[in-house]
Amino acid sequence: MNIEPLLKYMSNFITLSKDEEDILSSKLLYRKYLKGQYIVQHGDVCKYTGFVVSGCTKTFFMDSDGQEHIVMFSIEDWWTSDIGSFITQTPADFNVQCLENTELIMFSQEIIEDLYIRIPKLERFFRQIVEKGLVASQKRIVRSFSLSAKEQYLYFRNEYPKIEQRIPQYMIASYLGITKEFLSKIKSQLILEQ
Amino acid sequence: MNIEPLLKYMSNFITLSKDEEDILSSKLLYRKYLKGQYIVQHGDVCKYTGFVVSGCTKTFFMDSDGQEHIVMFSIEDWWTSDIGSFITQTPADFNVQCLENTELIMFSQEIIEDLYIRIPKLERFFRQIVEKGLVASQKRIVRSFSLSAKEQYLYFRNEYPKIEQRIPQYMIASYLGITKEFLSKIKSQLILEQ
DNA sequence: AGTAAATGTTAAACTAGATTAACATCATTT
DNA sequence: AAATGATGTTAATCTAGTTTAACATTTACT
Repeated sequence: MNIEPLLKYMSNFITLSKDEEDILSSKLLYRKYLKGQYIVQHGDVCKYTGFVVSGCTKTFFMDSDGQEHIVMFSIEDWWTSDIGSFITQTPADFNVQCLENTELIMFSQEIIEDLYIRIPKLERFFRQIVEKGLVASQKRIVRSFSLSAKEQYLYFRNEYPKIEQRIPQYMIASYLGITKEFLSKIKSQLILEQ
Repeated sequence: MNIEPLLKYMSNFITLSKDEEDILSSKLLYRKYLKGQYIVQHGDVCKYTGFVVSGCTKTFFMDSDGQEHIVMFSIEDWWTSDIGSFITQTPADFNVQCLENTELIMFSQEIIEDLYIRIPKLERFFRQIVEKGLVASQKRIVRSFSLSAKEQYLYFRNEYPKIEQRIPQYMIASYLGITKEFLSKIKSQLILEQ
C-alpha cells in the first residue's frame, strides 16, 4: 500500500501531523483494477471516491440513443468517481471504467464522515478540492459555449498533452462532444494549415 | 439588515448557536443594488460572494465576437458571484448584473477565512454548498451533451418556472446557448404540437 | 395618448457538425 | 504470417441551429 502520492498531494493544501497521517492511512482502502474493469456502474450508489496512484480511467454516460459520452479522464494525482452520486448517495449517472491497469487509494463515504470529525482539517482539504472541481467544471461550460470544436480540441491538446497520448482518438472526440469522423477532419485540417 | 433568510437557509446544513449567529451577523455586509447595477465586473477580482435576499441577477461573459452568454441566473435563496474568481482571487471571467433591484448578504473573502477559524462549522457549510454547485454544474454539462435545444428548454421551463416568468426570453435563449430566433421557433413549435 | 425603446416573431439562406458507408491502418492473437 | 478486431480516414449527404433582415408587439416614458 503506497499512500505517499496522496500525502504529497494533500500537502499542497493542508499540513497533517504524523498521528493524523496514521489515522488517515488506517482508514483508506488500496485497490488495484485491471484494464476494462468498472469502478462505478450507472445506477449503483457510488460508495467510494478514488485518488489515482497509477493508471487511467474514463467517466462516461449513455444517452437515450445508446451513445457513450465521456465527461472526464483521470490519471495520476487526479480523482475518479461519480462525485455527484458519492456526495448525495443517490444512484450514479455515470460509469467509471479503467482504460489501463489502475491503482487507487479509496475514501469510503462512511469513513470520510468519520474522518471529518477526527481530523477537522480534512473538511478544509475537501472543500478546497471540491472548489477546484467546481471552477474547472464552470470553465468547461464556458468553453463549450464560446469555442468551436476545433478550438476546443486545440485547448484540450494544449492543456492535457499527457492524456492525449494515452487515449484513443475516438474517446477524445467523445470527450469533446463531437464525432470521431469530425475530429479526424479537424486534425487533417490542422495538418494542412501549417 | 435582514439576515433571517440566510440563517434559515444555513439551518438546512448546520446548526449555529446564538453566539455563532451573532459573530456571523457582525461580519456580514448587507447591500442593496438597483436594476442594471453591476455586482462583479469582468477583469476585477471578486472580493465578495452574495446570498440573494430579494431580486434577481444574471452572471454572463462576452465571447470573442462580443456576444453575451449567460451562465446563471440567481434569485432569492441562491448565491451570486464569480465563484471561480472569488475562490482563487484571480480576475473575474464573468460579469454579474442585477436584472431587478436586489438585496444581498455578502461574505468577503478575507472575512470568510477568518470565520472558518472562529466558526469551524462554516467550513462544513461551504463544503456542502460548493458540493451542490459542483453536482449542478456537472449535470448541466451532461444536459448540454445529451439534449437537443428543445429538450433543454423544456428542462429549464420545468426546473425553474419562477425564473422563466421574471426574465426576458432572449436572456433565456442566451442561457440555453441558442439564439433568440431559434428559441422563438421552438416555442411556436411547442404550441403547434399540443 | 403618443412616441421611442425594448422585446418577440417569421422566413429565407447558410454553416458547423452529424450521419452513413466504404475503406485503410495498426495491434494482438493464434 | 495470417487473421481478427480495434482504431482511424475520407467523402457525400443531411440537419439542427445560425444569420440576416424585415416586421410585430409590448413596455416605459413624456
